[in-house]
Amino acid sequence: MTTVLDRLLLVTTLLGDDMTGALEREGLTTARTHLLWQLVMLGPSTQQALAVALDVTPRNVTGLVDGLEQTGFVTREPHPSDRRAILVTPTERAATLMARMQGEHAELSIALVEGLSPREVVAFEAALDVVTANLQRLLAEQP
Amino acid sequence: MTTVLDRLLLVTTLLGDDMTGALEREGLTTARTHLLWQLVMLGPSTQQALAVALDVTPRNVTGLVDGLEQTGFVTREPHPSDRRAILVTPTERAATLMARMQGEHAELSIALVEGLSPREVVAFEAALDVVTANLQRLLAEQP
DNA sequence: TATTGTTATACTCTATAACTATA
DNA sequence: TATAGTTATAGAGTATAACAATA
Repeated sequence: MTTVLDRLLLVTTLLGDDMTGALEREGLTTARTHLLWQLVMLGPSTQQALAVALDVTPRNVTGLVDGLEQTGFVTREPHPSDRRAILVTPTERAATLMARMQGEHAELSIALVEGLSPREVVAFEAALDVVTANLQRLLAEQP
Repeated sequence: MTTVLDRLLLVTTLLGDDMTGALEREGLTTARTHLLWQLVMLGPSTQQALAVALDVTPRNVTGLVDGLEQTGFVTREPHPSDRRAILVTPTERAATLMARMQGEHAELSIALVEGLSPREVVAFEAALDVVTANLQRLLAEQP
C-alpha cells in the first residue's frame, strides 16, 4: 500500500533531482546556493554571520566561499571597521541569477498544481500544513 | 505568499532531518541505507547489480560496501559460479534493523496524517499524485 | 574481447582542533 | 581574553580512468 509518506518521499526525490540538475547547469551546488540565497537576503555578510545563518561550522563556510569565489559568484571584501573580518559580497552575476531563480521558482509553483482546481489547491495546502505540524511535533519530541 | 512548492520544500527538509537523525543513531547514513534496502529486497547481490539498482558507479558501491562491512551490516561472500564476482549479503543485524525500520515507517505514515479525516487523506493522496505526475513530466521535458 | 571489482586520483560537503591576527 | 578566519586533519559520498583477474 502506498501511503502519504511514500508519496512525499517520492516527491522529495523528484524535487531534489530537479533542483540539483538546474543548479548544475549554472555551475552551482545546493550547499553553495543556500549560502548565496542567504547572502542575497542578508546583504554582504561576515563568514561568521553566514555560519550562524546556515547552521554550519565557520570552517565549512570558508570552503563554500572559496568555491563561490573561484566560480565568480562572490567576492571577499575587507570589513570597513574590523580588520579580522571579511564581507562576503555577491557579484552582479550572482544577483542576476538569484533573481532569475526566484522567477523560475514561482513558475514551478504554478506548474506543480496544474490540473488541480483552486479549491483543491487550498485543501492541499491545508493538508500539507497539518502534516508539517505533525512532523515538527514528532521531531521536537525526541531529537 | 507561501506556495505549495514552499510547503513541499519545508516538508522535504523536515523529513530529511528526521531520517538522517534516526539513521545516525543506528550507525547508518542515507547512502548506505539505500544500498541495504535494495539488498534486502533483491537478496544477496553482486556489486555490479547494486550499482545498477542504485544508479551509481561500481566504484561508489565498493566504498559503500566497505563501510557497511566494517560496521557489521553486510558480508562479502564468494559468488558460487563466477570467481570474479562477490555476493554482498546482509547480516542478521541488518535484516532485523530493516524490518524494524519498516515498522517505524508504517507508524510514521499514520502519525503524519493525524488530524486529517479519512476523506481528507484520500484527497491529499490524490493531490500528491497529481503533483508527482506534473513533476515527472517537467523532468522528462528537459533533463 | 568483455565483465567484475579494485587501486589511483580528484572534488564536494561536513566536522573538530589548533593557530594567527585582530579586538 | 574573546572573536574571525584559516590551516591541518579526517570521514563520507560521488565521479572518471587505469588495471588485474576471470569469463
